[in-house]
Parts: sequence; C-alpha cells; structure tokens
Amino acid sequence: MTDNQVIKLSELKSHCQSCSLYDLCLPMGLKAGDLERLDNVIKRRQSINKNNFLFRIGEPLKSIYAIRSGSFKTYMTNPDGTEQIVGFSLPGELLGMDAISDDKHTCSAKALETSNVCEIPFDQLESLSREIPNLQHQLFRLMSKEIQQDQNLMLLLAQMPAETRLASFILGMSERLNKRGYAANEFNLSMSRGDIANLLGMAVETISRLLSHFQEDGLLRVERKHITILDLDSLRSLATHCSSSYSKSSGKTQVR
Amino acid sequence: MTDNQVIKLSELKSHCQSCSLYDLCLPMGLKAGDLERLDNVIKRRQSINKNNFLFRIGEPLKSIYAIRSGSFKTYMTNPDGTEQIVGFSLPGELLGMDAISDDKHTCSAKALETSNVCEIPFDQLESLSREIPNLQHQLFRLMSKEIQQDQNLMLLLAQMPAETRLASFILGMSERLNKRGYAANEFNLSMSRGDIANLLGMAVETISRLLSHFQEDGLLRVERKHITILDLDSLRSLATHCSSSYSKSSGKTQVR
DNA sequence: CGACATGTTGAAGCGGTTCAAGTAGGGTGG
DNA sequence: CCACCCTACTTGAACCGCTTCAACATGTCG
Repeated sequence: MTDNQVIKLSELKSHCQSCSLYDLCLPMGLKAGDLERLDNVIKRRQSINKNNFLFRIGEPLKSIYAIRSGSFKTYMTNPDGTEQIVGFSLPGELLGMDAISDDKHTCSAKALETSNVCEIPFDQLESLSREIPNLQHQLFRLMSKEIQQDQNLMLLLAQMPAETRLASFILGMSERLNKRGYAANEFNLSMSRGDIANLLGMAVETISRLLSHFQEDGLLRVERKHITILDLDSLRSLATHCSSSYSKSSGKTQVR
Repeated sequence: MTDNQVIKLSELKSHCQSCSLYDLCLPMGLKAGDLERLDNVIKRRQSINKNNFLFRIGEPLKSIYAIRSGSFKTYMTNPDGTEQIVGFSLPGELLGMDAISDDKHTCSAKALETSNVCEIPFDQLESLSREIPNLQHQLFRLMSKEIQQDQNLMLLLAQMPAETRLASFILGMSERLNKRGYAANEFNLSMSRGDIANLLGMAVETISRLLSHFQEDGLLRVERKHITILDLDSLRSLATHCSSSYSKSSGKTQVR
C-alpha cells in the first residue's frame, strides 16, 4: 500500500480506494490490488450540472457511469415526444447498462442536481472484469439489481392504486438514502413532483393531493422537497396494500 | 467439424452446435471451439410440462435457463398473494437473471405449455464467460436486453391507454415470434387472456372487449388463441399512440 | 357427457385525470 | 434588496376510461 505517500485530500477522495460508496458500488468485494486496477481504468471524474445530460438516447455506448454524488433521472422518449422516466439513480449506482444490448443508449440520463460521476469505458470494464472474477460478479449483480428494481416498479404500475405507489416510492427512497448514510426518516427529494408523477404513472395533481392527505393524517411532514416520515408503520401498510379495506370517506387516509 | 460422425437426430438437436436458436441465444458469435466448451457446461436438457415451475420465488440461484422450445411466464407475488406477471419468455431467451443480485429468485417461472430448457449452472457460466470474451459480452447483452424490455413495459403501463398497450403487446409478440421462424402475421398466443391482462395492468374484460373491437375494425382476426394480423399499419399507429385524436364514439375503433 | 375453467358481453360505479384557477418559491435584473 | 416573472406546486370540480359486478357462452378435460 502507499499509505506513506503524500496526496491531496481532493485527490484522495477521487479514488475508489477511499470512496465512501465502496460497498454499494462496483468495487464491492475487490481486493486492494484489484481495486487499484479498476481505479486506473476509470477515465475521469466529471461534474455534471443540474439539467445537463450524462448521455442521451441514441448515443453510442462508450462508458458506464458510477454516480459519486447527486442524482439523475433516466427516461425514455416515446414517439409523441413525451418522456417516461424509468428510474432515479443515487450515489453508488451504475448508469448506462441499458445500452449494452444494442451498443447505443435507449434512454437519456439527466442530472437532477449538480452531480459527480466516475466514467468507466465499457470495453475496458469488460476486459478487466474477465481478469477479476469479483468484478465480473459485481457487474452481473448490479445489472440483476436493475432488473429487479424495474420489475418492482412494473408491479406498482400494473396493479397498485395511487396511494400505494406513492407510499412505496417514499419508502423506497428512504431506504436507498439510508444506505447512503442519510437519515431514514428525514430527507430531501431531488426530483420534482412532476418527475415523481411521471415515474409512477400518475398526474402531478394526484401526487400533490396525496402528499397533502398523508400530511393531514400524520404520516408525513412535507415541506416542499423535504420529507419527514412520522408514522412509518402506517406508511408501510399503505405501501403493502394487502387488499386492505381502506376508508376514504372522511377525506382522510385511514388504515384499518 | 464432425459432419461424418453418425449421431441420432434427437441427440444432434440437443447440442448448441446445431440449435436453430444459435443466433438468438447465448452462443451467438462464439467460435466452434468455444461453442463446444459452452455446450459441455450445459447440465441437461429438461422438459417442463405446462403449469410446472422452472424455479420459484425465493429459491436459491443455481442455474440460468435458456429456453429451447415452448414458453414461460415469470411473475412476482405481492404480499396479498396476487401475482404480477413481469414477462413472457420465448425460445432463445434466458431465464433466471433476476436472481443474480441476491442469490435467490425474485420471481417464479411457470411453463405456459410443454417446454424444453437448457440448464446452465451459473457458477460455471460465470467462470466460462471469463475465458470466452464473446460469451461474457453476450451475457451482458442479454441482461441489458431484459432491462430494455422491462423499461418498455414500464412506459406502456405508466402512460398508455388500454388500446395502445394491447396493440403494442400483439406487435411485440409478432416480432419476437417472427425472429424465431414463425409467421409475423399469424400466430398462437400461449398465454391466457388473464395473463395478458395481468401483464398489461388491465382487467380481463378489457382485453376481451378490445380484441373484439380490433376484430370488428378489421385489424385482427381472433380465433381463441390464434391471432391473424390483418391491418398492420393501423395496428402500428394504435401502438404508437402519437397522441392521435382517436374516435370511439361509434363504439368502434377507428384511426383517423 | 358433465363440470369447471376460460372467455365474452352488458351495465353501473369509481379512481384518477383533466381542466381551471389560484398560491408560493426562487432566481434575475433593476 | 426588492419587484418581478416564471416555474413549480396546490386545490377544487367535472368528466371519463377502465374496473367491477353480473350473467352468459364456449372450450376443455376428466
């Protein structure tokens, strides 16, 4: 190891070896030597400003991106120009894996806030992962995880009522943020109501109304983008939606 | 090559080297030698009867399965016991990749008809794909393809009206079956109306009604599970749904 | 041939959208 | 630093696409 070497903090922080996302991201489970090899392949750490693109739909696959900080939305565009968000991405997650199949991106990735990413040229990642079994396995795992996430969203979209979708979304964000060192019961959403609505297949108005209801019923405190979870259990039973008979008569959200 | 060798047809057919799905499935792009190595890893060719499981949700990941013939539905089960189908799988497609992330299956795979699969132990596939670059790449591609498919379905579920979903589903099946050597304009659906409805997030009744409408309007001929596409262009414009103003006043499906 | 699953068709009800109007932030330029 | 504007968000009311419920038809399989 090169512990005795003098390096600047900023530089230190930009290496996998010292990245706080180590156990969420691609390097998980790699030995020191392998970690360094991966680190050497990472082309550059770039900063992306809000509303700028990491990649656009149709562009050729060049690199896979690991998010260091910030967040992104990925969305497809359908023929009439409207967008469909297929996911929000947080630090430690990989972006661009949709493009491997056809060698070009099938969705666009836009920064929701100023963000930092690690760019990993895909061909180098591929050949390196042939030499490092754990890296290959981790890559498979992360792709598999994305399939799982997408399928969970499909379940929500196909058969859950609006409340369940939103409750589930909030819980999901809470858990993901918590894994990244944030408080589980209090956090900021980086995406707009419109983006949430789009992801969940609902109208913005419905999101707005439901957040108000959740607040009236003491499940959440909502201050613009800042969410505080007040009643985790009730939120969970809403998200589960075990065909619970559920009363809305009073205009209030009540779980039996 | 071993052309002059005498082998039984049944045996011949059960090897990758002579499989008609060669260019859809995992072996795509492999050289003869590598193909044989892959073939040697494939544990056994098993037959699965209708309604039997290839794997169940929660089971540990043992193998990935390549479909040789027949078809499957994969579905998740949510807390209240109802199922959510996340996809139908056809010959040449891989099943079980959802399980890599957590080492256990997150959905179940049930045969829609008597089917044959090739079982590939995942650990062997992983180590082999480290030695054969093209195999590794193909595996990445197939996983990426699944992500794409899931995201396309998410788009349908999140913002498309019922007609568009069904039209899109039928066109999708047509294309996929066509790639596998069937006629594009005439085919059998192996899944029930209920399964289609479940996948597309609709009620069975809606599927039934729409198929009737499509038939009345001369887009399709529908005889139980047998579908004949009569007006491909109209079906496509329904599937595209470019926010077309679309008249339903007469109870008939008409595209302007 | 009978029984049960699967599919079809009609009519009523509702969840969520759409339309409309108004409020509140947040950034910009004077 | 405040006035302004524009976008994001909220709230209300009418409407509608799809679901639900119900009844019936058709296949299929023991």
